[in-house]
Amino acid sequence: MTTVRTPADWPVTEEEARAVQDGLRARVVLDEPGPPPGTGRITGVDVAYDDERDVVAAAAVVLDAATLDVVAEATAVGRVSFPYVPGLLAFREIPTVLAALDALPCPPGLVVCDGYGLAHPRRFGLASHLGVLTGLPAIGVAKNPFTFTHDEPDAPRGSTSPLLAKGGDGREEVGRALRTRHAVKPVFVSVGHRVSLDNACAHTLALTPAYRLPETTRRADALCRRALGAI
DNA sequence: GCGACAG
DNA sequence: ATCTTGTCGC
Repeated sequence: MTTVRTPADWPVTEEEARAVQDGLRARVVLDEPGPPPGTGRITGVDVAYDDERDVVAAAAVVLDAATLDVVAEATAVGRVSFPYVPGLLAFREIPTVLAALDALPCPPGLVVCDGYGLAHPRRFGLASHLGVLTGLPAIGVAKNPFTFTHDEPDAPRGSTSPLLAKGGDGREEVGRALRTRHAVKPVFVSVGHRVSLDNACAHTLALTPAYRLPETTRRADALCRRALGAI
């Protein structure tokens, strides 16, 4: 398990953080379909916190996309680099997540984040940010609708309904509410970087053969908690 | 101005 | 995210 320091040039204020997002947003690539679902490797990343001790632990778990078997995993720990502010989650998680990805013995392939990508106040959520910094295809699968609205998808697994930005003049689809288990609360999928929304949803379905959340995030969640507890 | 708000 | 017991159901 590697230890990381927060970058010296990391934003300190919310204003600085928002400026970073505005500066990087243009680098997001949205015209690539991304790797075909069920092929190659998919890596889940997640983070656990201990604000008391100012410690954060991140995990990256690589799965074989076809079998969902664990191929590799790595963890990293560091200091909390930013407070939790809705819309600025990436600044809290990215330094440690990058370290965990760097510690992997093999290429990550597609990265699945616990949060949003394009579905973000400034269209640059965690999955897009991580994708731009690494160059890797990335998607976001969140457990809550954040500030977006959506109709309830039909009960069958695989049903979807558009995730829409509020207020906005036109119905801008920033992601999709996707039912991964029959009649169970949907997950919220959005594009991060170099992956189409259709493909992001297909990947998410391929990663949820048994539970609501993708195997990638379930595995990464369990690992970063274990890493945090081991400190 | 007030409330809502990924993790 | 995190604090936390039992409990209902496949």
